Amino acid sequence: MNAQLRAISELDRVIHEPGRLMIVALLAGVKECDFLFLLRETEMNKGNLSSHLARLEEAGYVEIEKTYRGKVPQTLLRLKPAGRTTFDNYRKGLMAAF
Amino acid sequence: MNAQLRAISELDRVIHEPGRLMIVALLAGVKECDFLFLLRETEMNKGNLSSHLARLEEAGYVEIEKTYRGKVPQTLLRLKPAGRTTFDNYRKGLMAAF
DNA sequence: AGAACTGGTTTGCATTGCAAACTAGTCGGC
DNA sequence: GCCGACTAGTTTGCAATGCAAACCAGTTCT
Repeated sequence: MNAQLRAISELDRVIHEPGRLMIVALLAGVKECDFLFLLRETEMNKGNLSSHLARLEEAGYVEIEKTYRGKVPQTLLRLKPAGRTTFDNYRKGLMAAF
Repeated sequence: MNAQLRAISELDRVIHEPGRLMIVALLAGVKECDFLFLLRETEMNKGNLSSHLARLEEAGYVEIEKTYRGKVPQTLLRLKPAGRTTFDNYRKGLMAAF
């Protein structure tokens, strides 16, 4: 197997999914944001966004904090260190492949 | 939605799958090769490779020619024009995103 | 003849991604 | 105070996917 294929085959599958890639790319540039912001930016529906976030949390890539803005619930999202390094490696992998 | 996210969300899903991405990347640089070559290079198993190729054929991206090398069957694969342009666009999309 | 090998395809299953339906709580009108 | 609408998400149900084990047709070995 050559280096290009190796790089492709080693891409992290959790981050590779476009829905989650959008989320992580956004979080990588912002340090913290809420559910509704992601919802608007990614143009996904709520169920979809919710489950992708759950997957990213379970992978240890994002931190989900449930809080309140006044009386309305607000879910805050942050990229964890593991998520950042995995994302960086993902990008390096892409650059190595293309 | 910003340009980065737009680029990610528009990536072709057929090509995005790493197994198929490996196949298409290989075919893009070789003009023609056979099943066994792909099998060795990608390190997939036969069933997996077979079904990814079927998917790429059905998408109109690769051409599958079944022939013989002497008495043993041989399956030849080629990237079709549609596959090449989709792959080119995929790469442009990646570059736009990262 | 038949066991083993080659070159694949098909089958079966567990995992996904997706959106519709649901839930918990808030606000506004009456 | 109660009822309907709204907000902020989660859960459910299902169709599509990826994967490898099992299968199959044909060939070669002995």
